[in-house]
Amino acid sequence: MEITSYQNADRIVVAIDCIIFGFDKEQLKLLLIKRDFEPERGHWSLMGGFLKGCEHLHQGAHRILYDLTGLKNIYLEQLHAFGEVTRDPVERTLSVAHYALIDIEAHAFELSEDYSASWFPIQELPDLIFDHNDMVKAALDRLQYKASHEAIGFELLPDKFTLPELQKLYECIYGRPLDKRNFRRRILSMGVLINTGEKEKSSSKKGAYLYTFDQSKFNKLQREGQNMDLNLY
Amino acid sequence: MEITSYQNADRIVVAIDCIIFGFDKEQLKLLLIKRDFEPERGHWSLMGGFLKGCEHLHQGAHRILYDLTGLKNIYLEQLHAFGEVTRDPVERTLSVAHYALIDIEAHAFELSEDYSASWFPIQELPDLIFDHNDMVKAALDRLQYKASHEAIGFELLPDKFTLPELQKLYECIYGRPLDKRNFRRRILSMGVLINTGEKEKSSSKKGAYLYTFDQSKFNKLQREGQNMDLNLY
DNA sequence: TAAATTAAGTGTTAGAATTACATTTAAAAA
DNA sequence: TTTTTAAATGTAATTCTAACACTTAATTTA
Repeated sequence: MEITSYQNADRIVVAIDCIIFGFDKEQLKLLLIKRDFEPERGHWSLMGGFLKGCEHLHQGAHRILYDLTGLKNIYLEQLHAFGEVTRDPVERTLSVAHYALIDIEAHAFELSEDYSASWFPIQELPDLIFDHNDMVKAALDRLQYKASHEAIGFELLPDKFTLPELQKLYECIYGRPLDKRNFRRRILSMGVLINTGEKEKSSSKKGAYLYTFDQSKFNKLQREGQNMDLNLY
Repeated sequence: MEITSYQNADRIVVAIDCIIFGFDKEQLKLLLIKRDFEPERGHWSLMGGFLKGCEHLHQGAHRILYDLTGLKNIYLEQLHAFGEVTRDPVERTLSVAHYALIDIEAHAFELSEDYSASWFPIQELPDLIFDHNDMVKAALDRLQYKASHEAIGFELLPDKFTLPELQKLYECIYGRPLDKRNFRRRILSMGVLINTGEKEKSSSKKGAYLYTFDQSKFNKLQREGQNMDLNLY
C-alpha cells in the first residue's frame, strides 16, 4: 500500500476517454468529436472528460457518454490507464481509457449538437489528438480479443439480428472474411443464440431468421468457466 | 477529449499498487508488506505508493518496486485502475495496479527491513487491506491468461532453468498438474528455448538439461503475430 | 404463371491438433 | 553390480479445424 504520506502526495487531474464502437450493419465505426476549444481546436478527438472526486471510474465514463449521446446502460469496459507525463500539453493528466459498444441504428440517438460528433468507419479514421490514436489501437486489439473469446459484440447489434448480420459484424471486427458455414456452426454451438422463428426479409427474398442473444445462458456458461473461444483472430 | 475546463477539474491522489509474483522452484508466491502506519496498521497489504506529478505510470511502479526490493529492470505490467470512491478511508484515491514477476532465488535481494515484507504462497494469502484482494484475484487471472498465450513466466525463473522447473512453474500458475510429455512437446515447439547442453543435477541423479529463453526469437515471433498459445487454463 | 434472381441455409472430408498413456535412460548411491 | 531416482522419449485414438459447392425459399420479372 501507499508508503508515502498522504499530505505529500501530488494530486493529479484524472481524465476519462471513451472509445465508442458502433455498428450499422455495414461497417464498424468510431464516434469522434471535433474539438471547439484549445488546445488542438478543430482536431478530432475521442470523447472525454475529467473524473470527479466523488465519482467511481465507471460512473464517470457513463456520465461522459451520457452527456454526449444521451444514452444510458451502454456496454462499457475499462481499457487501460495512459500515463505519459506530457500526454496533455495543458497540464499533466492521467487518462483512464474505456471502450463502449453501441448499436448505431437501433438506438438512433441524438448526437449532442454541441460537440459536432460523427461516426467514422474504422478503416478511415482521421488523425487524433494527444495519445488517442494509441488508445484506439489498444481498444481494437481488445475488442478483437474479447470477440474471439467471449460472446461480446451482441452489444453492437439490435436485440434481434440475423446470422448474416452477426457474421458481417465479426468480419468487420477482424477485418477479414469468414467462412459462412464454419461461422454459423461455431457461433450456434456456443448455445447462446435463440432462433425466434421470425424472419427478416429486407436483405433477401428468402429472408433470414432473427436470433436473440440468451444473456442468462451466457452468464451461466461463463460462471461455469466454459470455454467460449470462437478461435478467430 | 476533455470537455470540462481544466480549472474546474478535481485533482486526485493516484496510487500505484504492485502485485509481486515470485517463484522459488516450489511455489508461486506473493510479496506482501505489513503496514506500520494508519489506517490498517498491522495488516497485510500490497506494496504501493503515490504517483508523482512528474512521473510516468510505469516509472512510478518501478520506483516503488525499487524502494522496497532494491530491484531494477523487473518485468512489470499495468493491470487495471481501481476507482472505487471509498476504497481508501483516508482520502479518495485512484489506484493503478501493476503486477511484477520476480525470480525469488536468483535475485536473492534484500527485502528492505523497514517494511517487514514477506513472501506468501499464493494458496495461503492473508486477508489484505482495502481492495487489494480484488487486485490479487485480477492479477492471477491475468497471469494465467498471459502464460497461456505468450511466453511469459520465464521472468519468474533464473536465466538457466530446466524443463521440469518450468513445468512446475506452469503447474503452480494453473493450480493443476500437467502431462510431462505434452508440456515438453508444446513448450519446445514454440521454438524459443535453447538447450545449453549443461545439466543441473541437484534434483536428480540423471540431471536435467538447462535451457535459456531466446528473447530475440520470441520478439521476432511476436512481431510476426505468431500464435504462441500453450492452450492451458 | 413460369423463369430468373437473390441471399439463406446446409454436410462432408482431409488434414491438423490434442489428448492419454508407459517404457527406457543416465547417473549416482548403496 | 544392483538399486534408485527423476529425466527423457513416441504413438495411436480422438477431436477439432479448414476448405469447399449445392439446394432452398421467396420475390421479381418476363
